[in-house]
Amino acid sequence: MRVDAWTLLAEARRAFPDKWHGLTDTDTRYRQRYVDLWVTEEARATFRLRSRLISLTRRFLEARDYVEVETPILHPIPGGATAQPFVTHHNTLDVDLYLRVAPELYLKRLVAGGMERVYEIGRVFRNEGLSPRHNTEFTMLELYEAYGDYHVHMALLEELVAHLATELVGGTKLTYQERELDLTPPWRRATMSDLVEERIGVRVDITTPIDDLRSLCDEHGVPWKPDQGPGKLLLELYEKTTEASLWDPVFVIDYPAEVSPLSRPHREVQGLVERFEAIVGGRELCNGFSELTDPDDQRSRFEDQARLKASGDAEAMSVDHDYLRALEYGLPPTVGLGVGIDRLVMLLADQPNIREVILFPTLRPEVGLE
RNA sequence: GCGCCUCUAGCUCAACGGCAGAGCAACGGACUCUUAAUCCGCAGGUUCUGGGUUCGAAUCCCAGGGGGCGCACCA
Repeated sequence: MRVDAWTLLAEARRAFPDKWHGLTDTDTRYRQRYVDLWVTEEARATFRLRSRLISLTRRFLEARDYVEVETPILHPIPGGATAQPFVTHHNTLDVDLYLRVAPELYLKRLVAGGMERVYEIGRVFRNEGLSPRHNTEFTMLELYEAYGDYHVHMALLEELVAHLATELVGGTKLTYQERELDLTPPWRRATMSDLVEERIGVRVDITTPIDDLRSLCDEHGVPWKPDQGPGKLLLELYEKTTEASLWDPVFVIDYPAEVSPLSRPHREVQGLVERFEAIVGGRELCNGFSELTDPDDQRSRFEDQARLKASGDAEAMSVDHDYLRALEYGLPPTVGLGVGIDRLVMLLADQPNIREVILFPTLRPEVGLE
């Protein structure tokens, strides 16, 4: 080798980690991603996969005539999900604003305005606990389609996930955390009641007397409160006894209306709504439903939520009068779906922790760094 | 918020009540052989912090801090 000339492009004033062992301290990896990306090939691969996944998702939806939109992140009224929002303040307007917990209500305003297929991929913020599956801010894909019902979006979602798996990991049969997982459509559809029955061996549904539900909760160590109705108890039973035991993809369908303030009533069963969640690898991947389009029904559901909020439920929604006004102009039958992009990336990148798929995850601020 | 585990050189780790060490990286030199590993040399520490026990603490105890996992909350 013969050097004719050389120029110093950048100076490394700090020593890099061990070339062979790399970084094992996850705290350092997450705080100093600029070092992690240098030394951890797996991290580079994960974030490349994430980028491709989002790109493929856009192309998939655009091929189906979905239009990408951007809606406000600062909301005057938090809504669209039952979750605690962050509060901030606008100085000039002198009003409190909330970081969005979901884009849902704005996207449905757009459908009411004649945009029949819309989607948004964006950050939402929830002021709640952190875990290997929860980050304070995370990326949600939400999409809405006029003239469809929840069956339409179940089919779309399983097709999207199968497409992404094929493109990104070479097929729909994969291994997640050393366990086989088959994403090949069609996925099973099963009602919440049926799944709980399979698990605990007792038939429960929305008509089960509340005392029976309460004693079942006691029997399975599920805490309950006197003000919780049968729908809430059914959901609690499902979540505590059944959800984590589901592994291969399943659409859990037909949720209690009581816990679904934005969903359309079930076409056949009183007290239920046409809602579904996809559980994959024991984890919720998406949440969707035929949308509630009746402004009177929506108003009374909002009022129920507002009562919960007044009695101390920090996650309950408020009445959004402008949204009700939009419904009064007429929202066609519509289906909507929200997908946790981070969790989808975890699944396809075979990562067990959400922090592995977010470049700069939320951490306690570092002290003593000056 | 509660419980369990964890924190030693830039990084990966040892020392587990008796003088804080190694490998890699860095730095100086030799070598001109790329796909972790050449050789010689040199340097590197508030053992997370503060107390306590002890003749003696990285090691045992208490409190605090950071992180991980579980529970709770949630997606």
